Amino acid sequence: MEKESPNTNQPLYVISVAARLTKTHPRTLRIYEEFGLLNPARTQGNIRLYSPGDINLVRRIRYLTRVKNVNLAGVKIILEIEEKYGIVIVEKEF
DNA sequence: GTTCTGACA
DNA sequence: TGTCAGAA
Repeated sequence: MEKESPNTNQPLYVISVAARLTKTHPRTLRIYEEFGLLNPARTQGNIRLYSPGDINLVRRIRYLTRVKNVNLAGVKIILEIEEKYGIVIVEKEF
């Protein structure tokens, strides 16, 4: 069969681009990473590179925080549950 | 110009 | 969350 994840894991965007794509400030993206919500790849020079999958994840986080008023701790729990049980609690409904 | 980290209002 | 400083 076909590969399910094409380039969704390809690190492509630096933080400024990722910020524009998700309408988020670079600061916020860093905070997400500090919370363990995100793990973007790094270049040799330690520059963050966000993949399309990362971008999608950021949008889901924004949906939870902005629309559902969930704080980052709550988002973390939800994402952990998704991984643990292999389910999707948060769709990209925004 | 752009990114990184830590600190702070 | 946003802004600033100092360094790379």
